[in-house]
Amino acid sequence: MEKDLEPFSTRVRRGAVLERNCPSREVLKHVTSQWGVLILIVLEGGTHRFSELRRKVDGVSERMLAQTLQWLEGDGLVERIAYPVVPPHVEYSLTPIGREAAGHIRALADWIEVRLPDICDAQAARVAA
Amino acid sequence: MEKDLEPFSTRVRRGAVLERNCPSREVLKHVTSQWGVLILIVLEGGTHRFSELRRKVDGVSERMLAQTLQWLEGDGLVERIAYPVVPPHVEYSLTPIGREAAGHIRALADWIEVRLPDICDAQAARVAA
DNA sequence: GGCCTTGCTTACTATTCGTAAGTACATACA
DNA sequence: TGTATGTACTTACGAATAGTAAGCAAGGCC
Repeated sequence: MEKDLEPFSTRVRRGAVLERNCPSREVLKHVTSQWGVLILIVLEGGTHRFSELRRKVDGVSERMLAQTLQWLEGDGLVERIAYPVVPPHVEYSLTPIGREAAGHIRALADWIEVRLPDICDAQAARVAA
Repeated sequence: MEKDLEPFSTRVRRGAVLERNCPSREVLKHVTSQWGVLILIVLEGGTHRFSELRRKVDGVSERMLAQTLQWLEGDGLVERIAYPVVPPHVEYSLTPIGREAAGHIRALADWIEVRLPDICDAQAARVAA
């Protein structure tokens, strides 16, 4: 029985992220991408315009911001509303499932910030050794 | 006041992942990296040898497995024990903080697997529109 | 001697990413 | 009237990163 011939529903039901072709791998990639993480955290704080996100997510390029927002929109985690005005006005916000995802991501980010001293100690200890 | 001159401790205390030079960004990058996520999930299930990880984390190359394990070890999340035998025998396991990180990651992965049908529906709806 | 094993490392290539510039208007200001 | 500014992107191109495949060390087995 080859993996590729296995019915979609089976893979979904089993929910096997560890498997190469599992569709959850893609979603995981979008959500945990370098900028996806930060965008979700910011959007958890409310609706933002493109340029507001660009300013808040320090270091993101317009290219990657646009691309990552398209991924997240494609996965149904982010909603995009464009007002047909000039100059353009576009608002991004989280969908209900987007809010769930953002909750998990923020929990992880918060944890890292809390544990950062421990992690830095570990890094320093390794350098010393 | 320039960001780069701001004392390290201040940035740490504030724990600002959104800032470009915050050290938590690096850790976040390692933990949420494509293979970091899956490695943490597997290691949560217990100690594994290099080749066992390679088999369980479907699709990872030896190059990226080694590199990601080194990141996680450097951050103090993974412990590496090498037995001086031939052929080599190396065991990887989670440290206490590694176990905490893995818990958050697995919560996210589990959530994605549960929500995958909804996400796929959202994707399909967009394609139709 | 030749081959097998494990846990890497090292070249080389493919993919992705960051940087900078361009676009289409409208408004502000000189 | 002309120039500058702001928005939300897209596009080209060089740089960084990831994937592929091969190599390596050193002992055991036949």
